[in-house]
Amino acid sequence: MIMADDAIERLKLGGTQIISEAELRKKLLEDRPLRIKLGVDPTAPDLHLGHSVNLSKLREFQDLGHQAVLLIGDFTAMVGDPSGRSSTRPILTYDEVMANAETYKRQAFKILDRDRTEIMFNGSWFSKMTFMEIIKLDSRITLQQALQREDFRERMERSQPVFLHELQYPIMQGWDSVMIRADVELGGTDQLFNIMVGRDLQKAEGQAQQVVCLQPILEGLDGVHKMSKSLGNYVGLTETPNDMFGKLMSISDSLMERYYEVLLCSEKPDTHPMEAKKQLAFYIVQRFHGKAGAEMALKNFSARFGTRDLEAVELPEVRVAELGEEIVSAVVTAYSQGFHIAKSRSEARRLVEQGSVQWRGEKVIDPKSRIRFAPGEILKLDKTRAVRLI
RNA sequence: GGGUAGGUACCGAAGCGGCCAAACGGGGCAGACUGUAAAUCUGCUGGCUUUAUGCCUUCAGUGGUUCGAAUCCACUCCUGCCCA
Repeated sequence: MIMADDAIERLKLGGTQIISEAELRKKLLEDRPLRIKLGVDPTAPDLHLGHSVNLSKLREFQDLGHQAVLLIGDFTAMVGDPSGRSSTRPILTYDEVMANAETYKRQAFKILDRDRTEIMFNGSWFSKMTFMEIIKLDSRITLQQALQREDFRERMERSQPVFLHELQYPIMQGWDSVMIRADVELGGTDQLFNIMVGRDLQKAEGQAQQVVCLQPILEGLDGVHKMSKSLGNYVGLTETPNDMFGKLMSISDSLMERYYEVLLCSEKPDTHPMEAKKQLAFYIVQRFHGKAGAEMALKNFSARFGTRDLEAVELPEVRVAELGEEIVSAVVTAYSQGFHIAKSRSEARRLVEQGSVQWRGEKVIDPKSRIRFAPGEILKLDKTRAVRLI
């Protein structure tokens, strides 16, 4: 009993909401590995810190001896889900979905315990369903229930389309829980409705109902929208220590407190905000790159922005021969080779004109400048980016 | 099926024959100031170049009218709302 209570206290850290604790306690006392479901969308294969919130919670369950079930929504991805604004998501082929699922797994296992993880694909049941079975399933949910979902309601009010098959998604997700025989389903707070549908369907099938376990939705680097790849406000799990560290240092102070709570499950220390932020960045980088990686990133950061000693900083390298002499094309090349950022010549020209580009510590303002670049020197592209010439 | 309002750049939204690569707002980017924070200020924000009242591609799609179309006409596709 005490063990179960301890477990629940631990699982509640980081702003996690459990519905209901009493039910979870009961399940924990059954003294068997529970089946903990996490649904995964294989459309975007790059995982970021936002995904890590759920994954870390799943890992905690694993550490308590439970079984993780990663449910890959391959079927859904192949149907294409246009929900959420006008952005029509791409419809993926089977091969693409499988490739994405592989990448997903590789990244997820940076957090999860492989030995306690089971992977399932919902295509394995949905692709075999008959129309009759689908209709029967649909008959369990009313339109009114489906429309309780906030984003549907909002779109109705704003006179935006809500497609019928979108109403189907919660039902499908719920059916996944039935097929998995989930004891607990993890998800973001926006998943409440979908997970509740799972409970309804499990009940209708005579199964024990899953406990709902909701994590906060992590805001992206902008501090406003949720972290997502398409908004570009994310920190990817496979990013280099330096990139991770740098991105985390750029967040606002108020967002930092949020990250402490959600990502580290702790309180912001009572130090200078910048010190606190360095600690935050350090812990997070350490989680994915180990202590050595975090220390290296911290050192780099301090050299770069503390003492402003670019010479001591690890920078992407670009060959002098590739740059040419013309400043604008050099900037384009440096961005694409050093940072994989495609800039048009017009854009590069603007950056030059606006004083963003520096050579040997001097601003190069004239886009017509020709420079004889030399190895060992540093070309500064903007406040945070520079390349070393070789 | 009928009626009606619409579809403009990343988003919202003006423009309704030439002065439109397209007002304005948001967002984004860059610079100054800083702690790669916030706030503030400034500039930029389709592409290319010989930087020019220059060229190219863009205002759902396809054709047409015109010296000239985001703007007019025809058809097509897509969406909202009202009615059935």
